[in-house]
Amino acid sequence: MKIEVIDEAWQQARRCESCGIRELVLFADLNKADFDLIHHPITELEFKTNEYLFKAGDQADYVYTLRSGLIKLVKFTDDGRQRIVRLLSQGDLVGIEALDNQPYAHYAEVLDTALVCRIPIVEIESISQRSPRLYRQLMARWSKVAMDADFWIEELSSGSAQARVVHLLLYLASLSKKDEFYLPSREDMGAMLAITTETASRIIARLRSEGILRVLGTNQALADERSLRSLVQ
Amino acid sequence: MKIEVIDEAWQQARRCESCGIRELVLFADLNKADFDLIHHPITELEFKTNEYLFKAGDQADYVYTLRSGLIKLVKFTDDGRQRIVRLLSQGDLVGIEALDNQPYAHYAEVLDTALVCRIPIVEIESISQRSPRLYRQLMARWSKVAMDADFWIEELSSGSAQARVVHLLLYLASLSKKDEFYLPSREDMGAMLAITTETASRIIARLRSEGILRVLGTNQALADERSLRSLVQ
DNA sequence: CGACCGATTGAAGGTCGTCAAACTACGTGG
DNA sequence: CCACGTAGTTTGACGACCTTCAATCGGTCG
Repeated sequence: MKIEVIDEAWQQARRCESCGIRELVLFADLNKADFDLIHHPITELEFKTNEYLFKAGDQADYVYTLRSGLIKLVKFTDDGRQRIVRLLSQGDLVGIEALDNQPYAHYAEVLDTALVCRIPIVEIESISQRSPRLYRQLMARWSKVAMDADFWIEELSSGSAQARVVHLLLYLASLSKKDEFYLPSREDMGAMLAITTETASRIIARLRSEGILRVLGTNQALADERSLRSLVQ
Repeated sequence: MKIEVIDEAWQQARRCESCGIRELVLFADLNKADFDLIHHPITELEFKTNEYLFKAGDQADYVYTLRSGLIKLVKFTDDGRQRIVRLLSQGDLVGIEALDNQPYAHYAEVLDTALVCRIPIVEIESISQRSPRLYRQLMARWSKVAMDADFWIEELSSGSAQARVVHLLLYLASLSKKDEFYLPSREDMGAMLAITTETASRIIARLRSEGILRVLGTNQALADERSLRSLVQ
């Protein structure tokens, strides 16, 4: 039994070590001894567009490392309207509030096919007490949440509708490794920027007519970032 | 020398133990053994209105537990405008990003006389590795930052100008232990809600004329919370 | 082909920002 | 003690921007 457990840990370590984005994930710099502390399985999962990982209020037993894809965190208001309060991309932790034994605070819906590693909370608690490496990783993740929130408030919730849209496009472009980037539905853009669907649509249409933005397939676009920047500076 | 250090730890423990808001602060449930790990002094400081604790970019060697008072976290935009991205009140950590070895991310200015305990970062790092109690406290603080940010986005950066002002007033009232609460300058209200000073002023004036809000002395007010709530439903 | 969903466009009206002026509170100095 | 200056608040007028409501367009799926 003991041997089996250690063996599992070893398997886990092997898998995590060979992780393609090792340097980005929560377990980035754990060593063999750290992995030995893992007793529950870490599962790799794929969620497709429009699927969700959890909804607000759900009991939070797992935190998810996002290996690839794009996820929106949504708050619903009493009157049914929705507000997107954050976007998560490669390397982010989905459901990080689970670390505080809180139920999930958002509806986490996939915008672009998400590959995640599902990590049981109990593992984090035990390992972080023994590994300064995981402790530092946790601080870094939380710190990024705070910085992302600041950005959301400062750049995406202030200024004119056009400035918000432009900041959002620049942000989405920065998340992408390719030239083209994810272009949200106009409704989602509205929910991110606290503007209406129509206003978002009008601004996108204008940017297209000015040749600054090119809409490709479904939810993909190309932009002249230099021109975009000149619009908000 | 060794004895002196231990003695200092003991002194520190004594002081923290007798802290009037012990249950609220970062070191809430540390025990004697935990305090023995503290080698650098924790200093109690008072900052008066308009003074600041640090500015964005400063090297962050300390985190501050806010014992009483009110602090605004400000981001300055390129064109000199400012956006207030959070308010901190009793029990909050000021400069929490220091835990991630980041320079301070905001200009932290006092709105209402602030009593703080200044804690060297090095202490947190060493203690959190040995004390699950501090670890849990840290998770709770970070988690609150995320929840506060969500609130800021959902309630204070969405909807009509009046709805934002009302949400702000209800929030400020909830922070106060008395009936009267802190009423920010119209300029600060604007910077919190992404509206202009004039719009903030007009809405406050209207609420006063409707008898829902009474302005007392400097930056103090009373409100009929029931009426306020009915305005935003 | 028809139904449906999202995006786009138009027209009208309201909210909010801008610019400017008047007012108030408060502290300083005569 | 009062006059005055300053900084913040209030108020007004006007215009721009954004929302609202509605209609149309375009693509996709049954």
